[in-house]
Amino acid sequence: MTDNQKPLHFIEQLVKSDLEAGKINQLVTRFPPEPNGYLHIGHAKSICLNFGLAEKYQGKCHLRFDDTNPAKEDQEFVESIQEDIRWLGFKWDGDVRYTSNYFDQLYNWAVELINNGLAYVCDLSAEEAREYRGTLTEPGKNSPYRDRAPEENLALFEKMRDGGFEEGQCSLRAKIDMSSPNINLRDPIIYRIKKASHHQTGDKWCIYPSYDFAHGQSDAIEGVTHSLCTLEFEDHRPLYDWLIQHLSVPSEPHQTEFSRLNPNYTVTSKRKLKQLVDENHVEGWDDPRMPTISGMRRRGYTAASIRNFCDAAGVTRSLGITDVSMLEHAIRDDLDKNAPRAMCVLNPLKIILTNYPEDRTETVTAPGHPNRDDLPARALPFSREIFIDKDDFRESANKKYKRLVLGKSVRLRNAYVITAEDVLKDESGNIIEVHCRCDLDTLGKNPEDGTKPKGVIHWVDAKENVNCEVRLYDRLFVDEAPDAGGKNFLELLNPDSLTILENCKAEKSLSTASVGDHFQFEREGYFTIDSKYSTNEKPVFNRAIGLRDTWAKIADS
RNA sequence: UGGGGUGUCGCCAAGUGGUAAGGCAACGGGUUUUGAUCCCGUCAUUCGCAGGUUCGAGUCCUGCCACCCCAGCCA
Repeated sequence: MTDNQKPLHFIEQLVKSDLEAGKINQLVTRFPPEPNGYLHIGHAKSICLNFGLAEKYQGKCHLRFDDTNPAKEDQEFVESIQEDIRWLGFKWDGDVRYTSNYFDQLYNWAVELINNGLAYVCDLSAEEAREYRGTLTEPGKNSPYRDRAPEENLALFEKMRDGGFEEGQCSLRAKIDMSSPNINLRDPIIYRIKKASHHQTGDKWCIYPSYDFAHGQSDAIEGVTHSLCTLEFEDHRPLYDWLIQHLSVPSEPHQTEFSRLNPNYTVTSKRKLKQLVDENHVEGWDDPRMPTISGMRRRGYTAASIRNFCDAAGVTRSLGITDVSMLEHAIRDDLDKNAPRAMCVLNPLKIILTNYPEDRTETVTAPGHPNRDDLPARALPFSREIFIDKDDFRESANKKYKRLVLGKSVRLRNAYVITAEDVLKDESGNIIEVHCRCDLDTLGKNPEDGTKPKGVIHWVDAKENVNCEVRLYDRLFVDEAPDAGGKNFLELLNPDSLTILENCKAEKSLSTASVGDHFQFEREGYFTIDSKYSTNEKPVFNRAIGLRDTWAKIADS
């Protein structure tokens, strides 16, 4: 099925019909993160949705930092978020925007509500307000301050703005309905006092609008036509609409909700992600095991694979868990097509080719990619001593094992067929060296005697290679739903999520690899240079994902 | 137990009254100097359950059931 045959998801259908019906002239969406953490895979879905729709329908997508709570936010995050969006391959329309750009207008709208008798300053404490709000099954009761006159409210609100009250002493509330079955409509707090310095506005304000009071109106200011958010905001939509209706806003945006992306074996709650970082269960927000955009980037996932994954996961309103195998497929799919091939021996075992001249090093060439001529071929030094992987040799094995076995032959990838003749062991019986005969007439062709080896293994020259470190990653959690209620996610951490191999041998051509390069190490998986630990002296490669491994299934069974 | 949502293959997901797309996973087989890729094939008489309407229901109606979200001066 090609792209244009793919069925449109419900939001795209809505956009298309709004456009066709002339309800809107141009699509305007926005991605509105609060700068209180790093972006993760869940955000990627929203980014792909908002920016992707705008691209496809010649619309615009704004980046707006929803910065209404200075206590939780930081400039560090406003920067990382921009970097991640750019890396994912999207470009926002115009300048970066901030809800805080609209604080003056928002303030004026609060005054408008007060003047129209639709908002009041409430002196109830947070605890009292909670009591007055009622419960899920019982209606709330009116605040004793609910009937203050507009003039009094105005004066009080000005005093709030001017710093005349302490934090928590009072708040501004919309006057809606304390008995509404929707708790969001029980006189929601729309402005609160926070004597914190703001990363954008400094100390200009000591009162800040709540999410509910800021979001819809900011959308209206920006001419956002489709305000897309996740399902948990569904109950806020009546409030969103109420504010749009009762305020003199320049446009009427509409909110549409879709379900969050929940991959299994991972947590995406910002609180838990932060805890993993703060308590050093991982090395930081960009730890390659983290589901953050920066973590996935560092691990070696590509932007295209993340976009393709989001696309494949779809946009619906149904709840569910998306299998990470879908993400893994997207990564393998992209990297298989685009990553240059290379050889790297993870667990080196020395092979001596007894009949190969000691002083000779020849160069064999290997294609950059099995089916892409545009990727340059590689020159591989080859000499009497080489390394193969320990897993690729056995003294004896059954017929299913298609690698090097004592007395048997195997093809060295891109080079000769060799036959194992002798094994050298140390005192404790560990194999330290294998002596082989090299069939010098098998470069690029099969043996004369018609005995075509059934196995092919990778190798690296023992003299000329790149000594490197390789980091293998496994899922961070052993439980499929570590995020689920009632579980302590920290007890479900996978103790084997990181394996460091310090003495790996990569082919010489990899000495020039740099951050951002992706490779397929043949028969092993997809690797990238680690942006934090790699040095020119000793490169560090992260394994993004292994190759599909049907042998592992056979071997395990 | 108030309100708002969601239930189609192990997972994601089309389906908009005319007789269950597709992807992932899985399982067979073929090609292969990567046990990869690629190719080919198998994989829902049934759509949470029970009734009803209809010539015909995953789609309409009724009643149940399960799960998710909401009682921050967080977003």
